[in-house]
Amino acid sequence: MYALTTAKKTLEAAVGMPVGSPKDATQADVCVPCFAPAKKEGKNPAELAQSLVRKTFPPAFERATAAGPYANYFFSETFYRQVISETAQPDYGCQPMPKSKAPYVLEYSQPNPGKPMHLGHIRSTIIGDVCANALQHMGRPVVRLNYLNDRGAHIAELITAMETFKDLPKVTDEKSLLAYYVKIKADIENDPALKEKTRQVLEHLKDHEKQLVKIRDMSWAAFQRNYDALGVTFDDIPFETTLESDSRARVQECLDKKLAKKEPDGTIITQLEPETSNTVLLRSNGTPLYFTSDLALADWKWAKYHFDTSMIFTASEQNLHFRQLQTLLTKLGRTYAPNYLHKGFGLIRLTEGKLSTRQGRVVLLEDVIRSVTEEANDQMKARNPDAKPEEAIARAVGIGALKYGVLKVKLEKDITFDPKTEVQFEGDTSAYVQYAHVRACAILDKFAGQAEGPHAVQNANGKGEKGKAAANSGKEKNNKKKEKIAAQSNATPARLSASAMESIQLPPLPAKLDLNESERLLLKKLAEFPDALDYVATTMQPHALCEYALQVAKAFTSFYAASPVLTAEKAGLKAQRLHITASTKNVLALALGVLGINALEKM
RNA sequence: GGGCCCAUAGUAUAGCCUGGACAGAAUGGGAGCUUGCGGAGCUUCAGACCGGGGUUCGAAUCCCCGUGGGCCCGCCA
Repeated sequence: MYALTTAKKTLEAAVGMPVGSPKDATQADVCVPCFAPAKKEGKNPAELAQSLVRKTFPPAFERATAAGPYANYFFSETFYRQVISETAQPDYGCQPMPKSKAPYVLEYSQPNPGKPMHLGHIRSTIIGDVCANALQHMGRPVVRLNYLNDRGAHIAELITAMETFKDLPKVTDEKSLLAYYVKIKADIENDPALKEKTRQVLEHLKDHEKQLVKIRDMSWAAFQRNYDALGVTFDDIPFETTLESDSRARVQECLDKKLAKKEPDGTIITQLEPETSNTVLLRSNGTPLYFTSDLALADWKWAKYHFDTSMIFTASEQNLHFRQLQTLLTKLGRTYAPNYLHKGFGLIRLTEGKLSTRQGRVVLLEDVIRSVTEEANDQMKARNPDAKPEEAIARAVGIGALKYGVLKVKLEKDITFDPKTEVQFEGDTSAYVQYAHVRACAILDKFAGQAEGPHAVQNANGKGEKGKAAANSGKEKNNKKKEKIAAQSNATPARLSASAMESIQLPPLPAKLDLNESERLLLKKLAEFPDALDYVATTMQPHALCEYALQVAKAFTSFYAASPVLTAEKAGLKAQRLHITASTKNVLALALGVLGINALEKM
């Protein structure tokens, strides 16, 4: 058990009351509000608090004071030592396995084959990815699933368009498909013949196998490029047409169990009232719908994975659809129904309105990715004109900012995306968190250089010193640091590789810690990582981890300003702060890792 | 007409599940900070709980009624 959990649980056991965290961290580390317990025992809350703090408390605390109706407790050196040690572990945040070894199946992204991925797909993609990362880091088995519906009406429309509109440019990639889609969507309403043709294609999709495969392959190649850029992966990517699931058998089962009925026109409709409203299972022409295939998909998932929990991430406009699905699964007697869950989130809209592929109002994901990378590159040039720009860093900063901007907003809220201002690099941003990590790395890196001995230091800083000397002779103060940084980043030997950074030997902690306020605040924040991770994994709300990462970064930059590490007055203090720096670097890297954001060592 | 969701400084956002000490950061605005481990930074000032009831010792948080906005309501996905 981690330090914070242990501290709270032992205190709870000692006082026999629920403990809380104070809003203001300077008041107390852990507090016991005495209002309710005092009322229950017919006592005065302030007196109860007084009597509590006179009781003995666990070793994680060093003192207790009563402040009115609150009993306030303060962490001891024992606690801080445990935090320093546990937060440096690469698997910090991992929790013991629960009884069930069944996997969590997370279904997300789900772009439509035949249509390009656009801005709207990013939310599902990265929310699902982050939740999967969080569960995985906690030690849970996870299946990342991307279900691609290539049997829907849009595919039939596309195939019809490809066979009808001979005057449009030849289909060569997924972008050229978009013109066909927009045109058929515009024409189909006023052209019954076209509509009928589309219906025929949908009903006999097997006869159009060649076009179907072409669409699928082109689309997947395009999707894969986006996933590569975003660093998102999947374990299982079922296409509906290749899924061995018979939707019609489910429809028959519903009819047999009186959960569906056939209307005079041939439509088959569910019977779910009064729990929820009804929906169509089979069109009057006998073709299945999205709902029908989702029903089959649920059984397919259960048969293949026997999941602990299945979670599907989509926009909240599909909330009713999934409520209906779960109700039907329950009524069909599927034992897994209570664990077949859906998480809806708000739309990403443009300043000019809702995204709509069929109306051609679409911001392609790859264009967004390119533009944020360019923006990050411009920022790097502006801030650090002399360093040579590095594409990999620009991508990490730009894509990090894009992800963070989307992830930090609570799921229920819509996001209005303004391409000009959406991606930020200052304040509550991924760049701020990445920058804190970079600074921690810089300290450890420099320390390792010093520790290698005088020769090593000379070699390592050779070019850096030259750059510094040149800067000192110059008049412009402001350029000094920039030149120094530029010189450092060009001097490849000056920076340790990631693997070398991992093996840095820190001096042992002193026998007695000497923690100032900034160090205490930082360590307390580091101790909260397992809770933050657990919150994300159990509620599937990644925004809490953005908030947490930001708080750690803030606590670290305050520590950085207030507490010199390498130039600390005493050797013991230096060792203590090196450990705190290393722990912070570890926690920041872990949090960024779960968020799918690259923890850079320089930027 | 019915259902679900949202409403917090100029802008944008956390806290709401599980009520508790002056509502937390950000950005923009004001004032400072660099002989120093990277200024994408630090310190500091001003600025907000949609309206009205109710429950409670105590409500941003729970309940009710409004107002404003979003989404959905059988053959799209």
